[in-house]
Order: sequence, then C-alpha cells, then structure tokens
Amino acid sequence: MTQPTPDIFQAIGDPSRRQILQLLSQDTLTINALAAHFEMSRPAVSKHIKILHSTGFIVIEDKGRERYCTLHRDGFQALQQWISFFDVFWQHRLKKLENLLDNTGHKSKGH
Amino acid sequence: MTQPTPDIFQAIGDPSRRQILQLLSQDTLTINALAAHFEMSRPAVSKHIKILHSTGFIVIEDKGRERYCTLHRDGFQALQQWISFFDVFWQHRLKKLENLLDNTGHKSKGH
DNA sequence: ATAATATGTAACTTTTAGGTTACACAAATG
DNA sequence: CATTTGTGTAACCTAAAAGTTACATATTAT
Repeated sequence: MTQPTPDIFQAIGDPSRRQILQLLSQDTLTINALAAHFEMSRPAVSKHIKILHSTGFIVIEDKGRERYCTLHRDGFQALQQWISFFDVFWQHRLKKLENLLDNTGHKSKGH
Repeated sequence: MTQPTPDIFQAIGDPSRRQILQLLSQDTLTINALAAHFEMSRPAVSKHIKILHSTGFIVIEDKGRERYCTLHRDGFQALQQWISFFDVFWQHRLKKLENLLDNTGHKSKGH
C-alpha cells in the first residue's frame, strides 16, 4: 500500500482490523504476537497495523527490533465526534416531536 | 449487488454514504433528490441507499412512486455500542494510572 | 390511453482493498 | 562473526466494491 487510506471509517471497516483493536484492548502486543492470532500472513497484519496507526487508533513503541502496539484514543474520539454530530439531530427531532404533541394535545399557547 | 454487505462499519466506510447521511440530517429526501447532490448516476446512489437501509442507518417510506429516506437511529446506536466497549478500556487504564500515581507518590496505604 | 416520472435491477467494467511471496535489514543470540 | 528473530517493503494476484448503461415497471399527469 502506498498511502491511500488515512480514513478512520475505512480503517474500522475491515473486520481484521477491528479484531486487532479488540486484541489490543486486552494487551499491548508486538506485530508478531498479533499476527499469531490470525490466519493471514505477517505482512498482511503489518499493513493493517500501519493503517490503524496512521488513523490514530494505535500507537507504536519501538523496543529494539520489536514494535509494541497499544490502543490510542485519537481514532476513537474522531469517530465519537462524528456520531455526536448526529446525536444533535436526534435531539432536535425529539424536541420537534414534543412541540408537535404539545400543540395538537391542546391548542392553547401551553401552560 | 446481491447482499454481501450488512455491515455497519463498511456501510459508513464509504464517503458517499456518509455524505448521504449528512444530507438526510437536514432533510428527508427522495432517492432522486439525493442523487441530485452527487456526480454519480442515480442507480449508484440507489445502491448506497440500499446498503444504508439494510444496515439500519435510514428508513424508507414509500409514497406513491417516490421513496422518502429518513435517518434511522439503529445504525448509529450499533456503532456507538462498539465504541463504548473501548470506552471501558480507557476508564480502566485511567484507573490504573491513578493507582500507580497513588502508590509511587506516597508509599502509605493511602487516605 | 399516452407520456412522463421515480424507481429497481441485471450485466458489465473499473478501481481499490486485501492478500501472498520474496527479499532486505537491523537487532538479538550463540 | 554467523545465525536467528522481528520487522518493513516491493511486486504481484485476486476478490470485492463502486460505478456505468440499458432496460423493466409502477405511479402520476395530460
């Protein structure tokens, strides 16, 4: 891969990458340790990690020849932010509904 | 498409689909009205909508020959739930850090 | 009834993502 | 120093996603 995917949504779009995040929620793991959990080749896992890293879901700490992967909050927060945008929408909708019920229930200007 | 993508993560992985959700957060729109906002063909938009529908991000109400699309909460909640799993992780981490600071700061059994 | 509109679907093409193997290289190990 | 270990990367292959055009169909409008 060159670098065509610095997109948090696409990053978590892949099941393997989500599984990597799950594994890392239990433990800090090296690339090899992670790869051991998968059928696919180590380079494939390595690519996934690169994507998770570039999108802010994990941090990598080099220790000698090993690379330790740990969950990183940035990616999750970015995602949370996106959802929150829509939360506002739901709240507005709820308010609209309340007003509607208020107006039809009794046509006075309310108590 | 047959039906190989009933996956919320993949559903929002596509930028066009996210834009559709954005548009629907302003207004309930028909397929055609939505398609008008895009460069791509109407059938392409139609496919995206199908995916967003099958993953619970939108509901569709038929009115005569038109189909009105509206945001639906299910998809967003499913996504939120996934994030929440990791929220727990962060809280545990924070607690661990607190304990650590507590123990190194003063070696008594704490107040 | 005819024409126009709003849509779904099938068949096909193109693009992109995910995977593999082969190789390079630096760090640990004997 | 030779070997093993942990990793990155390039080149390539395959499969899946996204897009297109062409066509079918049901509603609405004239």
